[in-house]
Amino acid sequence: MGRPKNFEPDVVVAQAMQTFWTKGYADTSPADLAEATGVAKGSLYHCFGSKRELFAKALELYGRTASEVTEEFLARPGTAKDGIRAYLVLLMDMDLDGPVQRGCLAQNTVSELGGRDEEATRAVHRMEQRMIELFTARIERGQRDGDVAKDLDAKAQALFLQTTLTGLRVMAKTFDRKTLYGVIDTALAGL
Amino acid sequence: MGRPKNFEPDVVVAQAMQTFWTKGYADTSPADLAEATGVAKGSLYHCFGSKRELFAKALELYGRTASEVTEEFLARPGTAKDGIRAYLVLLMDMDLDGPVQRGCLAQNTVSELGGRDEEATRAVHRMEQRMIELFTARIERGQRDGDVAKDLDAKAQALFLQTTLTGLRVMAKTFDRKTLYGVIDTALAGL
DNA sequence: CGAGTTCTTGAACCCGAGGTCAAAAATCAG
DNA sequence: CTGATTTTTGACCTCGGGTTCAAGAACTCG
Repeated sequence: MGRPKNFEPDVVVAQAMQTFWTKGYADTSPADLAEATGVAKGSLYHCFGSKRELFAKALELYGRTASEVTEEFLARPGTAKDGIRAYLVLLMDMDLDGPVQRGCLAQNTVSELGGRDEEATRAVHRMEQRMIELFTARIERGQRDGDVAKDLDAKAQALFLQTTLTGLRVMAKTFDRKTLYGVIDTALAGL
Repeated sequence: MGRPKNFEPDVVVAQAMQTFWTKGYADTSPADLAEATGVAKGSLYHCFGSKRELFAKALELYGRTASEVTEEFLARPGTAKDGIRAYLVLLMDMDLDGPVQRGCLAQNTVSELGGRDEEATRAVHRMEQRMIELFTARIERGQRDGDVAKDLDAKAQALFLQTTLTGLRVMAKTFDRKTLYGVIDTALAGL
């Protein structure tokens, strides 16, 4: 009973995510969100409570999506090195091909709010941990498949890859494609 | 002639830099700057024109300082690998020992404003280029000193190190010291 | 000392950010 | 249809952000 919602909260969160991603948390106003979602400010507050809570949902969606894409991509056939290279190249291409250099929402968030927003910081940390798990699993699979040295410390390598990826996505805001591809090759030399 | 300034613009810029560094650009208000510098808002505007211009000076100071510290540190005796490791460890310690996780002002800036503020983006790019020059020079010195393989591509390695450093400083917001030290070791394995 | 100049400062200004609300609209049970 | 319930919406409110300004203070020159 009661009047039915005339929007899908999930798609509103997705649209909000895009806006936060592009403009950052502080620079996204309720008016921006209303325009981006096509839902009036009042309705957004009625449904989500506050800008901060909507952001939390957007960040969570981002993490879930990123995790799924990564998992799916790394599951493809081939060697670990080639798979991971292709994944890093894909991310660089996505970053560079967008109309505006927006990087990674998780990193942008920790840059903007890190140290001053417990919850956001922890959410980003969880995403990073998840990425590291996925990289670790992919490297271990490579070891079983025989395309990665058995004595390599998979966890350490995964941690290193996550660091490289983080660095790359920041560098993608100021460097060109060729340079970034070069960094990928250098970083993967040890695999 | 005229009434003399009763503050040193340079130290005000330095204090403003600290504030921007800790809170980010958008979250630093003129009131914050007045409090941090001990100079009334009106005087700040009289002297610097706008928040944005003061920020530009702060960012420039940051770049100059970072460049000097890096140059000085990498000039110390020892092998390239040890020198660079010590430098990365130093930065991690500085990031971790602060009362609040603030990372690198340049990266924070490009995360917050990248793609939407030409001047800031370019300023950060210049700093990154400068860091790469310094790393390159240090590696080439290592090659002359005989502690780095002569066939290593110094420029590519420097680019890679800058990426790693960037990643590390973001990771320093969510990971602990031991983990970060581990990443440093992995990253330097190829040197 | 006054005139001219430059700096200082709090008060005041405008606007937009973030959020609240009252009234209207849409649904369902009886 | 009535009432209970839930959602929608723009109008409205408050507050603080970024900036301007008018008045005064501190200096130099003649």
